[in-house]
Amino acid sequence: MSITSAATLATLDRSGPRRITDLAVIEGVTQPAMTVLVRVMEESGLVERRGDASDKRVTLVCLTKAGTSYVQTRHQTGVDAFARLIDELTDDEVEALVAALPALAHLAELESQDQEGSKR
Amino acid sequence: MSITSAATLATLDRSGPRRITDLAVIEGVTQPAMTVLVRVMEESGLVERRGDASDKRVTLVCLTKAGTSYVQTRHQTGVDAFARLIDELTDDEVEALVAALPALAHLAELESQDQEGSKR
DNA sequence: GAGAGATACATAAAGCATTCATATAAATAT
DNA sequence: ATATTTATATGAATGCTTTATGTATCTCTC
Repeated sequence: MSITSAATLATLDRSGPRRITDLAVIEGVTQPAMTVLVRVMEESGLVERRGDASDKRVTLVCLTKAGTSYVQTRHQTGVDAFARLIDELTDDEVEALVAALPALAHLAELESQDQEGSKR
Repeated sequence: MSITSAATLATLDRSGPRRITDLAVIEGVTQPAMTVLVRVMEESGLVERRGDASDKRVTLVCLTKAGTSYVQTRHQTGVDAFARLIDELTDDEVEALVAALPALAHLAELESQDQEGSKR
């Protein structure tokens, strides 16, 4: 399971079914790489490919139940690990972090837009 | 320049000359991968290999001037990019971030120890 | 001191993820 | 109707990494 595969599954979990070309742009890889990646994950049962009635060229990539379960399990694992780290902080430290969450979220948003910009 | 190469250069910048096996452990790759990586970077002029008088088996990997310059340029690029993001925050947001820096640093430290633990 | 076992690193082959090049089909523009 | 663009598939090449293995050196035990 490569980084790009995992990221692609997370993207699908977040945003729902996407075209292969969309996913390639979002994940910063070439279209053929995404085509192969999707095929491998389809064979693993994590995603399925569907056509698009409005455009016969398009393949829509959708998470399967197994795929969704996989993503959510991984996400929960990350959340749990983070919680364990947070548990080791002092109350003051936690408070400061909580107070900084809006700023951190804003930073993440700005960074995300930056990445989109630089890909265009 | 792979992620592992860049990370290895940063490690050398931070910690000084290291053995190939140390670097492999630190960067989470196998020893042969690190051997090859170091050779490639040596050929690029970014590192040099030195023996160790106390143990003839050992190769110590050291940054060259060009390597140091490369690492510091990349670091500054990252700092500049981050500063541009910070410039887009409100004063309140910046304040909250500054107040949270000790907590963030502590988190990073804990996470770093976690990673070391899981590699052993 | 000799030999066994462990350690450090080099080298080759294999595997995996990705890009580049190209082809086919469908959609859009002229 | 034709030219151009878009969406995706496929094959070949490339780069990074792991696995397997070999050589040299060091350390420990007898």
